[in-house]
Amino acid sequence: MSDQAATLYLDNQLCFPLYAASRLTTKIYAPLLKELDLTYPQYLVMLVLWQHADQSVNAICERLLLESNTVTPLLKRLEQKKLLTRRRATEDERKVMVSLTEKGDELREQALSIPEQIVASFDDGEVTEAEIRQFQKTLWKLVRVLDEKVEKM
Amino acid sequence: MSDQAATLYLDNQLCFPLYAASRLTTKIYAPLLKELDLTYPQYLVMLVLWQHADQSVNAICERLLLESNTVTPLLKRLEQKKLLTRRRATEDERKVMVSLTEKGDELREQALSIPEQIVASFDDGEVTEAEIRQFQKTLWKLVRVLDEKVEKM
DNA sequence: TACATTTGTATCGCACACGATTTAATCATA
DNA sequence: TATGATTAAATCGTGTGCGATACAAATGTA
Repeated sequence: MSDQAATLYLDNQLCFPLYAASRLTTKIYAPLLKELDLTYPQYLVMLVLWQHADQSVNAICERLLLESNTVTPLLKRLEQKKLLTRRRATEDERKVMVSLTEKGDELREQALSIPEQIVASFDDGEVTEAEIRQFQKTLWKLVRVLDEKVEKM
Repeated sequence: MSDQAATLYLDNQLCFPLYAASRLTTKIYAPLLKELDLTYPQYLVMLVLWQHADQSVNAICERLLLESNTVTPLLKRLEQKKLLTRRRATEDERKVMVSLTEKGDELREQALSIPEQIVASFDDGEVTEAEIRQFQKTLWKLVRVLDEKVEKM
């Protein structure tokens, strides 16, 4: 068995566990988000809007590292749920500005308890808090490095 | 600004960077996999089959932590590409056994160089190899913890 | 001022993911 | 050996992601 062959094993990959961890965390969120009638990507959009009330579609895309062809349908569904409104900017008619409705703003209250419930899921004695902190640090570094690479593609 | 409010920021989340890193790595793979005419999930299935030649659908699902309603269509597409065959097991007709075709086996040769090309993308001076090793260790631990939680849901 | 280029958003098509459900085969056990 | 429970895989519907493309508004430039 050559070293090169071994690199084709799932266990040695970095990308597979990233992919798996991402899907699994989404599943952990699902029942909590169901109470807010949100999917995980929809929740991410709301997070962005709760932090910065009035933004262009482009700004949301950049924060979430998503393309407009993904975000536009997301926004339309959230608009249908009356959580936000979309309107063309007057100063630059190419831009579409997204704003929270009162209902969207109020939903924030219900979301406040979610992070701690998620953290409780991650913490189970096997993984220490210090390890998680270091992990998070590397993870963000990785996201920045990868994003830069992808931008240049 | 309360501490609880701050937990709703993207930057403080663990799940968002996991989600972003997963998507970004998939994008990094895309051009390499395009030469093999594979998507990333299809590549994962092939990885599993290159390691264990003859498996049931269920075994593949378990290794990839995916459900049969995701894997079945994947397998059908790979079957259309003549990379594998599916047949009911004779000893238990509920099971569908998946085997590589000669073409599927040969594709492995073309895939051998992919891991090192990916590793090169990750490594850019900012993230050390030791840091990545530790990161990978925690990541796998996390996957196991999360998988266990999700199984119990 | 013409006109090519860039930018911001949206449309379309394809391929996942996954919850809910269905179908068929096997198992368990009375 | 009947039959209810379990298991393996597939089907269906909804919601992402994203490449390719379209289109209109804004910008750059001769």
